[in-house]
Amino acid sequence: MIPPVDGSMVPARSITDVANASGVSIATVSRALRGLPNVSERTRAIVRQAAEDLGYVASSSASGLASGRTMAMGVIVPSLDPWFCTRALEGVDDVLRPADYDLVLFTLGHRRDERERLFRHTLLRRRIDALIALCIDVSASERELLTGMGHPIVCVGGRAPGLRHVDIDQADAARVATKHLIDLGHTRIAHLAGTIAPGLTEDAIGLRRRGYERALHDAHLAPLDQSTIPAALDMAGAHRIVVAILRRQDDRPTAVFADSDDLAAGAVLAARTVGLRVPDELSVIGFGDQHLAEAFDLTTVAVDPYEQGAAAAHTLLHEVKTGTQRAKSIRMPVRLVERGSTAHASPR
Amino acid sequence: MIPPVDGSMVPARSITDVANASGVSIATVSRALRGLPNVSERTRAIVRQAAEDLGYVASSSASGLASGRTMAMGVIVPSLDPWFCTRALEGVDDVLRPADYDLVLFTLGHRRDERERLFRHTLLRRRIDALIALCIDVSASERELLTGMGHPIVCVGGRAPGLRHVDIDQADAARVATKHLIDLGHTRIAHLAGTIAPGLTEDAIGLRRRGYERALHDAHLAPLDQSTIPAALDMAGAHRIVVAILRRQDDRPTAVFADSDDLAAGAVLAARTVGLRVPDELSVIGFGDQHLAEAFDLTTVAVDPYEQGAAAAHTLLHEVKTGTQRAKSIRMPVRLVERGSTAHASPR
DNA sequence: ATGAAAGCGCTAACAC
DNA sequence: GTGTTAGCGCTTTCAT
Repeated sequence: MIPPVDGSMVPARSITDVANASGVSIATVSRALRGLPNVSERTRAIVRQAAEDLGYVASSSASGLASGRTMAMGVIVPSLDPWFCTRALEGVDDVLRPADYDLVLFTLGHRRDERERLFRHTLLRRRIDALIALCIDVSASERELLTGMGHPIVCVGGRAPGLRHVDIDQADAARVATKHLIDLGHTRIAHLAGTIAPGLTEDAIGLRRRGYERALHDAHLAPLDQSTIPAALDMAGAHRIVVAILRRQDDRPTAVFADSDDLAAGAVLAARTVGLRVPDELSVIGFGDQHLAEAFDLTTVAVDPYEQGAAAAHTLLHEVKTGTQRAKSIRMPVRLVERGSTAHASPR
Repeated sequence: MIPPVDGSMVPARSITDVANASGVSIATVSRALRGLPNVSERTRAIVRQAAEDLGYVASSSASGLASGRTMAMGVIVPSLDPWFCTRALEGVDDVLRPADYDLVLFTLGHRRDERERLFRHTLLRRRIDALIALCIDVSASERELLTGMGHPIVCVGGRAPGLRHVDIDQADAARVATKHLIDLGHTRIAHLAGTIAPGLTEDAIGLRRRGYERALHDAHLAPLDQSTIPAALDMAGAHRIVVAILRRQDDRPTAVFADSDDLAAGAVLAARTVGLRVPDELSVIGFGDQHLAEAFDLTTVAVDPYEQGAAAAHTLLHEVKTGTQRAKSIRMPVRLVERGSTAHASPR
C-alpha cells in the first residue's frame, strides 16, 4: 500500500480510545458525547475534552447500525438544473445542518432503468432516515416502494398520490398571474407554457394551463387561437418562438403569461428583437421570481422553493425524532411581485 | 406508535431472511449477491431470486461497518447557486450512479463556525469513502483535517495547496478571451471582474485578472483607467455598472471581457439600455459557456465543469477500489466559442 | 452515575 | 462451493 502524500497515517479513533483516554467505559463515553442524562458534568467535560483531543467523531455506520438512525436524509431530484430544485435543496440543507443531519442526494438518472434501480435498490439500503421527493411525479408503484422503506416521506413540488406534499396551488397561481394582465386591460393574452422537463412536472403544467383558462373564463375572454405555446424549453427557445408570434400581424398578443421566469425573459428579449417596447407594447409576466426576474425587471408570481424545502425537512426531522407521523400536506402561498414588465394595455 | 398511512408495516429484510428463503448460509448470500467468485451459478440464481422476492438490499450501515467501505462519496460545495457547481455535481453524479455509489452533499453553511464544524466534525464520521472539494479555497489547517480523514480527496475548481486538483488554467483562459478582443482590433478593453462569491474563489479571480493584464501587455496595450470593475455580483449588478461606464463619454471601452456569462449578459443588457449595438458598437466576451451564453448569443470561453466533476469522481472511484493513490492533478482545456457578441472594432 | 454485555446486520477469515 | 465464526464500532438494556 502506497502511503498517503501526507505523513499522517492516523487510523480513525474509536470510542474505545476515548474511553481509555478519559478513564471511563465506552458506555459512558457514548452517553456523555450524545448529551444524554445520567452523566456527571465532571465526567462529561473530561470525555468531551478527550474526544476533542483525539479528534474523535462516532462512526456513522456503527452508530447507524446500533441505533437504527443514520442521521442522514435523502432528497430525490430529477436534475440539479432547474432553479426550483437547487433553491429547495438549500432550504433543506439549512434545516439539516443545525440538526447534524447529512444530506444524501439522489438523481433519477437519464434512462428508465436507472430510475427504477433507484426505487428498487438504492433507496432501500437504509442509508437515510427520511426522504424528500423534489419536483418529481411519483407513480403508484414507485410510491409503494417508497413507503416500503418504512421511512417518512414528503413530496415537494410534484404529484404523488397517497403521499404528503409541500406545494403551491399551481392553478390558482397561474390564475393570479393571468388576472393581473386582465386587470391591466389586456384581452389578447398568450400563454407561454413550459414543456415537461426536469423540475416542471406534467402535473404542474396541466394545472397552470387550467388556471390561465380559468382567469380568462372569469373575465369572459377567450384564449388566443394558439394561446398555449408548448415548445419552449428555455430562454433561447422562448426567444425564437415569441419572435415568430410577435411577427404575426393579424392577432398579435399584447401580453404574455410565461410558465417560468426564463421563458418570460426570452419573451422580453423577443420583444426587443422585433422592436416592441416592454411593457408599453408588450406586457410579460413570469413565474417563480428567481434571480433572473430581478435582472429583467420582471413582474412575476413569486414562489418560495427555499421555504418549501425547509418546511419538508422540518416535518421529517420532527417525525424521525418522535417516531410519529401525523403531519399533513402543506400548501404554501404565492405572491404577485409587480415590477416593470407589465403595464396597462395601450388604447387601440 | 402510530401506524403508517399505508398498511405495510414490513420490517426491512435482513440477510438472514434471504439465507433462510434460499436454504444457504448468510455467507453464501453475501457472496452471491456481491458477485464474488466461488458461488455456483445455480446457487447464485436462487439467492438472487430470493433477494428480489423479498425486496432485500444490504444495509449500508452494516456492510459499511463490516467492510470499511461505505459506498458513498462526499462533495463539499460553497453553495448550489453557481452554475459551475451544479454542473460539476451532475458530472460526479453520472459517474457515481453506475458504480452504485451514493452522493453525500455538504455545504459550508453561512457562518464561520458552520464551516469549521464541517471540517472538524461532519466530515469525520466516516460516512464517505472519498471526497471532492468543489469550488472552494481550502486553507492549510482545513487540508490537515481533510487528509486526517484518511480518504482520497480531489479539488475541483478551487485552490488547496497540497491537494490534487482538476481545474483549468484560469489565467490562460482569461488571456485567451482578452486576446480574442485584441485580435479583433480592440484597444479599449474593460475587465468586468467577478467578486468573491460562492463558486468564484479568490484565487480564480486573481488569476483571471493576471491573464487579462498579460494579454494586454503582450499586445503593448495599457489597461483602461478603471479597467477592472469589481462590484458586479450578478447580471443585474453588471447591468447597472456597465450602464454607468458606457455613459462615460471620454474613454468609453469598445469591448468588455467578463468573468462570467452572467456578467457578460448584464453588459449586453447595459449596452441595449444606453442604445449601443452589440457587437457593432460594443463587443462582449463571457466566461463559462453556461445556458445563458446561448440565449444571449455570447462569445465566450467554454469551461466544462461536468467533465471536471466526472474526472474527479473517476479518479477517486479508482483509488477507493484499488486502495492506491497515484493519480496527479488534471488540467482541463478550455475552448473559445465564437458567437455573435464580439466583432471587429469599428474604425474610429 | 457508571459499567458489563448483548446485539445491530453485515463481511472476511478460515475450515471443510 | 459452502458453512462457521469472529469481529466492525457503536447503542442500549440491565446491573450495580
